[in-house]
Amino acid sequence: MANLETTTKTKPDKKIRDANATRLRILKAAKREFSQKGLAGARVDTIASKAQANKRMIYHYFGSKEALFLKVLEDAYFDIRSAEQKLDLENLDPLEAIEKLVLFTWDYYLKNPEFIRLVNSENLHGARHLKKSSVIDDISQKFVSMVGGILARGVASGQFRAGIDPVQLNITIAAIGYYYLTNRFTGSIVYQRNLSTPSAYKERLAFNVETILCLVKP
Amino acid sequence: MANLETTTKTKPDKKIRDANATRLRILKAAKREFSQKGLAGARVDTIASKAQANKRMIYHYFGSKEALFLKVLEDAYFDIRSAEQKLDLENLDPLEAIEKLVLFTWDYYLKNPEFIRLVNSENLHGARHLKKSSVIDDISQKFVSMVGGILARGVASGQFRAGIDPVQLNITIAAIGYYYLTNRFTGSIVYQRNLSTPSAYKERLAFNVETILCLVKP
DNA sequence: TATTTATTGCACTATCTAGTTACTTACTTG
DNA sequence: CAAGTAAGTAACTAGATAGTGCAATAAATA
Repeated sequence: MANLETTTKTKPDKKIRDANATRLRILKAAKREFSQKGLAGARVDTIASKAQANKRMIYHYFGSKEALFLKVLEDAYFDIRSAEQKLDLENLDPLEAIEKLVLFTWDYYLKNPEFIRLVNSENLHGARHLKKSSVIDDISQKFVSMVGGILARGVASGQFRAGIDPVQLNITIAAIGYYYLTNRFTGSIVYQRNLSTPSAYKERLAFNVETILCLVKP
Repeated sequence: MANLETTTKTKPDKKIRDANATRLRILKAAKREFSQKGLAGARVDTIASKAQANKRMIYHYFGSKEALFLKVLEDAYFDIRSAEQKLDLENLDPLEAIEKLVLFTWDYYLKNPEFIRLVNSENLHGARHLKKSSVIDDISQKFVSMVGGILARGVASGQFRAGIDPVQLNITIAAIGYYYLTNRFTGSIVYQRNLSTPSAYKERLAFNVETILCLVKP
């Protein structure tokens, strides 16, 4: 009961201002909301509230719901490509490098479930946001040529068979992890087996490693 | 200018009633709308208009937007499983049977783009609609045991190696086609190559067949 | 033919939603 | 420290949006 408009005018917790922190809180909340509900299902008001920011700030910093979505998406791609770069696969034995890539890809998807959901949303819309983006090109190119390099080294050493397209291999490595994780909900019903348990994950990862190794070996 | 409330009261093209036809038109329109825009992005008014039906009919026949979505989804699953049954894989050489399944799966996804989009939408929502469905269980079980049968025959004949889990194999066959097709929009940007051309499709399918054959062979 | 039942249409509501207007408050800089 | 600028707020708008109440009309049935 104290402190309610008393004569001793207490300062109403003077709010500090931090543009960058607010921006980051919005981005974080938006990532959650967009990944959980998709672009159409996401609510700007919810993002604002979860970010503990005023909705006006979203429009101030990002312009529109769709522009915010693009920024979230760009950040997500930037993050996974950065993580891949850090693997330093160029300096590993080709066979180890490929295996490490399969493990990493699975692990990244599992620990960053927002990523695959955001990518799904973007593909639902024919990638029309990412098409307008300039950020993506550079980071992607490095990645593809890196896998190409591993394949070439493996062929030279006789560990891999020749003629494998690095893009198709990349897509396949992504596919076998990505599909399992995005579709494990309907999958658990269709296959009448809980695909979301730790042991199911472990099993799937082992199968994926085997699939890719079978594919690249001579 | 004729016929506008003239004295000769012309019958306003007596509309025939066909409950079943209307139901089907709604389902068809809903399938399109839900697959294109997702559950949240789809508009009930748009479905009604595209079905040339009154919105009231949607609620009369299906109860709610979500119930309509479930019905569309059930029909989609029913359709793909029926098509699979017709392949008659049990009576083929195991190697041919697996190859035919890979070809069929790819072809079905390519020619029925609504299917993968609907499944994506449902997984975005943790399969909460399909969980309530009783239709799915029966048709799925048959399918899994069929692939299990092919694997067993292949192992017995020495064409396949032992110890492959039919569920994991199924998931992988689906994954390498499904992922490519749903994600070809962002994929075309990331890999800087148009993944949606007929020749790109052809290439991918060949790679997929190879991937699965490498995996099952001893 | 009379009565009931199923199908259809219209107009309506209550609520939600992206985006905005007009303002206040804190921080920065000359 | 004055004045301008950047950060933040609240209340609002205009248009959607899922879902309904009720009457009208066609088909089925008695």
